[in-house]
Amino acid sequence: MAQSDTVDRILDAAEELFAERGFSETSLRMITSKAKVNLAAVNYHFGSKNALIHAVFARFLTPFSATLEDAFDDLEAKCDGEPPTLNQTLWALTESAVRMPQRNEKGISIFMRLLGLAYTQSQGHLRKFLEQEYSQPFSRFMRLLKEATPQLSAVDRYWRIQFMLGATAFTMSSSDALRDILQNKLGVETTVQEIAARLVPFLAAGMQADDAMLVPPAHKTSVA
Amino acid sequence: MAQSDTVDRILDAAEELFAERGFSETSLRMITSKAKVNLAAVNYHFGSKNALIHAVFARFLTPFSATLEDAFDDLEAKCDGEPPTLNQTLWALTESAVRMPQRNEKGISIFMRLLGLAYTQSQGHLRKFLEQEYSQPFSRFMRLLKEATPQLSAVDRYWRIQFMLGATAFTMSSSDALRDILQNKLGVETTVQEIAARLVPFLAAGMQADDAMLVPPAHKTSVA
DNA sequence: GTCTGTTTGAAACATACGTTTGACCGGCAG
DNA sequence: CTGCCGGTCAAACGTATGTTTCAAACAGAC
Repeated sequence: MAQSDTVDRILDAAEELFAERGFSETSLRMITSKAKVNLAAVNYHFGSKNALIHAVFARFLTPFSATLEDAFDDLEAKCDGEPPTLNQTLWALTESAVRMPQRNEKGISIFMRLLGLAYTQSQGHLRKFLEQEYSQPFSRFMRLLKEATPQLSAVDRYWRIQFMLGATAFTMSSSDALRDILQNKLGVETTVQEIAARLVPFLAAGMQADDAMLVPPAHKTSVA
Repeated sequence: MAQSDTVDRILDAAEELFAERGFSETSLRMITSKAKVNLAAVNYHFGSKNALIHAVFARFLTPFSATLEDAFDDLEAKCDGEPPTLNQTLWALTESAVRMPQRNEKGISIFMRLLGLAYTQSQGHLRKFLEQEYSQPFSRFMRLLKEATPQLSAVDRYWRIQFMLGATAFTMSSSDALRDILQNKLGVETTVQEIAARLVPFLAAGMQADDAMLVPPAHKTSVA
């Protein structure tokens, strides 16, 4: 047992269960019994369930945000003054995510699902935690997006970023289920990397959709 | 009190609270106290909390799926043999949603958020309920999408539909919060209809992204 | 008015939750 | 050996949940 792998066992079990079931739907007793540790260990090592949730995110997000900053550094250095393109920016992000050292084969998709849940489940404490801990790489990404789409108005860009976020979080958050369905229906195997490779062009195309298309059709009973 | 508006008061309160806080995070006591009815009324009229959740969805979804079928009928009649375009299909969907008779001004966005939650929160019973109750309009929509994008392979189309679903569910599920942020940061008011008007072109563009873009960049440490 | 079936009301039910407690163990400094 | 201290453990704490109970209130038919 070395010094105490209890902490890591709790984090592993919590990460997996949170991703499967959500935060409120996962009890400490589920976590501790899956981790094969005593119930009190969570409160002893982390203080509270909320603090455990934060720790699960921090374990992934802290090294990831460092990796991401490096990727952005490389990208901006390579572009040498010119703002990186939208495709380059999106790829820098997904490459950073995919290249993260992973504890097991489902590492990335588990964490994508957690991020999706963090946005969806109205856990106020989590949003606050994420915003104040990782605001720097986030706003840097936003700045790159802005420079890559100068033709968009601020409002258009704002909404399209939300659309991108939604497509990504939602897809990745249920990527396991979606992969299974595809496997059963069409007999096709898919990796997270391949999903990302399909997602990025979709996002880029949507982000750069022609403004002329923004006009809704004639407002009759149905489409024009 | 007529015959019994208790049922409706419960449904109204439940709908709003579920949308605000999620299903597990909303207790029957919150619902009944907001609805100003007795706690036991929920179990008396609906049988269980899960059945109440189903009833909330059915109250909106049943008339909506009828409206949607009509819209698809109109669309296919108008196109007269030719398959409707992607834009037409997406607009038929959003128009149907927007035109639904609403109990209050936030009707649509509340319900969009509920649909998003239904997909996100792993409430097995809800997914099962929705799938078996509303499979018909869903598969019809899928067929229209297929006919509108014949150039896509089945696998490409499958994933891009997931991306669309994600962008829509995610955006709508947090549309209140997103509207508030936009209001504060840029001082812009937005309606659900306007969000839809921005979303549809984004989805259509992403759906029809050039296949050539599907190739990832050179697999070096960063982007090519 | 009386009866009958339906709806409400206050209270209790059993269960599950997050958290706290205090005893216990094992290694290590004195 | 003694004393300590970080860590583990079983058990209990108080609270909140979904559900059930049963008496009271109500409506409409006769």
